Amino acid sequence: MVGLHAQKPEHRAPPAIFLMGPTASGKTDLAMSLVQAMPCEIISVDSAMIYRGMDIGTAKPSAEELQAAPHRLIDICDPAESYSAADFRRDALAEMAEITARGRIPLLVGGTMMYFKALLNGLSDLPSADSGLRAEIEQEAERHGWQQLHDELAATDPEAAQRIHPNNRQRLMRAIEVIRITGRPISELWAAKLAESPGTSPVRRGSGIENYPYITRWQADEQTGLPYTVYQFALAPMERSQLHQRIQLRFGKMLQQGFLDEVRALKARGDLNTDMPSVRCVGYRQAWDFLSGDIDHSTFVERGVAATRQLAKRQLTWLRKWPEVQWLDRPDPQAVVETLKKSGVPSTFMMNN
RNA sequence: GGCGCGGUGGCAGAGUGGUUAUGCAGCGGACUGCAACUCCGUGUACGCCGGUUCGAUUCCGACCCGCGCCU
Repeated sequence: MVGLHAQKPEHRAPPAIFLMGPTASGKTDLAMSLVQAMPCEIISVDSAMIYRGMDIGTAKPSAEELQAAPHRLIDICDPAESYSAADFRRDALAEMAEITARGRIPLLVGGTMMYFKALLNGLSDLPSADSGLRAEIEQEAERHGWQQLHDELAATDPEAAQRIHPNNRQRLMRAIEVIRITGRPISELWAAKLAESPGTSPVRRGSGIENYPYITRWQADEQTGLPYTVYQFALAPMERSQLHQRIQLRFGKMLQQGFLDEVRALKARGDLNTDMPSVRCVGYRQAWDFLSGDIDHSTFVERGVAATRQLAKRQLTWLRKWPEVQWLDRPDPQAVVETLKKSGVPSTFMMNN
C-alpha cells in the first residue's frame, strides 16, 4: 500500500477516531458500520473485554463480528491478572502506530473513560502498583484505622489529602504507596506532568511510536501531546430512560445466552475471587454472589441491572465535561463520516480500499 | 356485618407529642497504574376527615383501603 501520509505530507498529525459512550448505547454497532465505510481498524477501550472467558457479560462482539472487524486489545488478559490505565496507554499507542503505519485510521471504541483520558492526556511518571507494599499498608490501616493514614497523608502531602476523601481507601492507598516508593509527595509528581509543555515532544519515548517514520514527521497535537489528530464522538440516547430500557433488555439477553454458565466456569477455576478486577465487573460480581448462595435470583437480576445503570451514569458524568466531543444520539455512521470530511480528513481515508 | 391487626418518601423498614432514622433504587458529582473500580453529595415521607393540645406522623373518634379471624 502506498503511504497516504507520504503522498500528502501536511504537517498535521494523522487522524484517529475516538468513539466513546455509556454501556449499551450501541458503540459496537456503530463501529462495525464505520469499518465498512472507511479504512479504519478497531482498538477496544474497555477494561472488561480485555479478559478471556468473559464474553457474554461484557457484551463482547460476537465471533462473526470479530471476524468482520477485528478488535485489538480484546482477550489480552487472564481473569486472574490486572491491567492498568498505564498498560492500556502503552498498548493502545503501539496499536495506533501500527494501524497508522499501514495507512489506516485507528478507531478507538469503548466506555472506559479513564483509559481514554490516560491516552489523551498522558499520565505522570509514577511507579506501578506494588502488591507487597499494598498489603503492608492495609495491615497498618487495620491496626490504626484508615483515618490515621489519611492524617498521615495530610501531614506530608496536604494537597493530595485534600483531593482524596478519607473514606476512599483505594485512592488513599495509592497515594501512600507512591509516596513510600518515590519518597516524594504524589501531588508533586502529578504536577510534573502538567509542567511538561504539550506539543513540544511529538513522540513520547517508549511509546513505540518512534519506530514508525510516518508518524515522527508530524507535530503532536497541541492540546494533547498525542501525535494524532483526534476526532471524538460520544454516542448516547438523548433520553436516559431509553438507555435504561436497553440495559434491562440486554441483561435479559445475556441471561438467555448463558451468562450464568460463563460465571460458573470462572468460579469453578477456584483461583479467582471478588477482590480481583475481573470478578468486580458489573454483572459478574452479582452473579458471583448469586452462585455463592448469598442472594436469590431475582435480587441478582435486580442488582445486576442497577449496577449497569450506575456504570452508565458514571460514564456519562465523564462525557458531560469532556472537551471537544461531538454527540450522537444514535449509531449513525453517516454523521461520523460527514464530520470527518468537514474536518478535512483526506478523502483517500473516506473510501474503503 | 362483627372482632383484631396494619396503612410511613419509588421500594424496604425503624421511630417519636415539638430537634434529620436508616438501607436500596433514582438523581448530581469526583476520579493519574484495580476504573465495569473506589468514593462524595442529595428527599421533613408519615391513608383521609375531625377532635384534644401552645404544638400531632405520633393521643382520641369517624371514614377509606389491605390482611386475618368470626357469624
